[in-house]
Amino acid sequence: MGKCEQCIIRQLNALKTLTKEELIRVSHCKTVKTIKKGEVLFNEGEYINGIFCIKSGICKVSKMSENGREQIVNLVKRGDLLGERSLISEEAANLKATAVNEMEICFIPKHEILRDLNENNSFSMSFLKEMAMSLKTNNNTVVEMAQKSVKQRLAHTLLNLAEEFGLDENGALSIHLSREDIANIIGTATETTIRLLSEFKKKDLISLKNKDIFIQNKEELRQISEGI
Amino acid sequence: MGKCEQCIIRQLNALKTLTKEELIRVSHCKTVKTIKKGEVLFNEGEYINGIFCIKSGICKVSKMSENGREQIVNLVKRGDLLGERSLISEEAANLKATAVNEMEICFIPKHEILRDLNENNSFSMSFLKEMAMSLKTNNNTVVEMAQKSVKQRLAHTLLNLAEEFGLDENGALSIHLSREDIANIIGTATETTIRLLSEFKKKDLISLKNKDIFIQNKEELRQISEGI
DNA sequence: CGATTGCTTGACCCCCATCAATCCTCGTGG
DNA sequence: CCACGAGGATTGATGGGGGTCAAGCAATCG
Repeated sequence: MGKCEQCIIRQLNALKTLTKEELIRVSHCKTVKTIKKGEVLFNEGEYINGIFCIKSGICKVSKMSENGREQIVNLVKRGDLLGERSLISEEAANLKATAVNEMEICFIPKHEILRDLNENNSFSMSFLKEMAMSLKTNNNTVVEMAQKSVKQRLAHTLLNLAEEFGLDENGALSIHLSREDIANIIGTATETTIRLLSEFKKKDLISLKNKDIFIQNKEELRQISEGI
Repeated sequence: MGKCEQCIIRQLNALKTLTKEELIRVSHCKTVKTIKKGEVLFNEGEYINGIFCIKSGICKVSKMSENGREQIVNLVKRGDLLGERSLISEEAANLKATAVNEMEICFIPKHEILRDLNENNSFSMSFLKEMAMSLKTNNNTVVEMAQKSVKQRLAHTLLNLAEEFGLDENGALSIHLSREDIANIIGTATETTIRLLSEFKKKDLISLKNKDIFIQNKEELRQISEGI
């Protein structure tokens, strides 16, 4: 079992502010898990009783709308924490987390995190900063959803995926999502997403080769996303 | 100048966890302001350098989309804090705050809050909980915006306004918003909002008498908002 | 009492949800 | 090794929701 004190991942999130002793305690009570693609980490309404620290892989965080459609509200990757919100509120999870590809995660039980939050002030400040950041992104997403057309949102999403998850050696988006997942990020029907993707392709803004998406004209996509 | 130690408002938010000495310090550095209807507390991009504690009145928190339309992301009322997010991130404000009616507010400078956050752990925990709560509401708003029709959102908004701000002595919504403001909450055109309001009126779900809105059939509005 | 601002209604049309059919791709078992 | 089935991707047709422009009306204010 790996030692948290020596783990590089913790440098990427609020856990970096834990002291050596705290990290050793975390090491002793954490559990490491491998999650297969498509597996559910937790569901809406479940009590998670801890937080997840993502070592590798990507996971989609979503919520079922009353209309019966899934809305993806976040994509979580290496270095991110997951489940912080529910832990702080001491409530059941409001969201569902599903692995997009194979993941390696550490699970840290609630009592340990709460203890550290109470004792270590730079840890709780660090936590606060992360939540403040999410809050900002979320506010911006609300505006995006409420005010922009589906086409604008798709353009924005493609640029975002490229920026957040990078490109592979061939220049394709390295994150691999189904059309349905993309549609569920944007908040539209799968067919509409497909139609718009092929429209973008026709205009040489992107190209599509066996399941890979290549961004060809970043600048014009940006303009579309901003409604210019 | 009022003393924070004796102020009832602080019981309504995270400030309730401050110690007596901390409150006295806050008292000495805070400023009280009266804000007239329509006045702007702060604008996108401004540095606020502190937080606002709302003593009375209501304020809309909004953001301009690139399309040039205003989206209201929150309504803040008596007892709420405002500006926490920017304070924590130490960034310029991402949002704009405008008084919906006459307001009385206290402004507490950043240095005092940061000091208390660093020294008083139950204060920072309390702060964390409030942010976690906002994060949850915000996630739900994203889903609402992305997945529900304008009609559903209007029904939901009307019920929400009734619940959050209550009814006046006659049973009308006590919060008073222009059609445009309602449209900017829902994320639609003013005309569409008006048309839907009159549709609701025809079906006796609401009634409209000189600028007042009365909810007549809560149950059916709820069903509409959930898409039943 | 004009004038500015907000409210309301009409007409038009495009965006996008929905249903349906076909095609493609890939893993599985015979 | 191939046939087959299942799930994802794609394209077509269709209709309604809602954005937009325009004009008229009500209300509020200096």
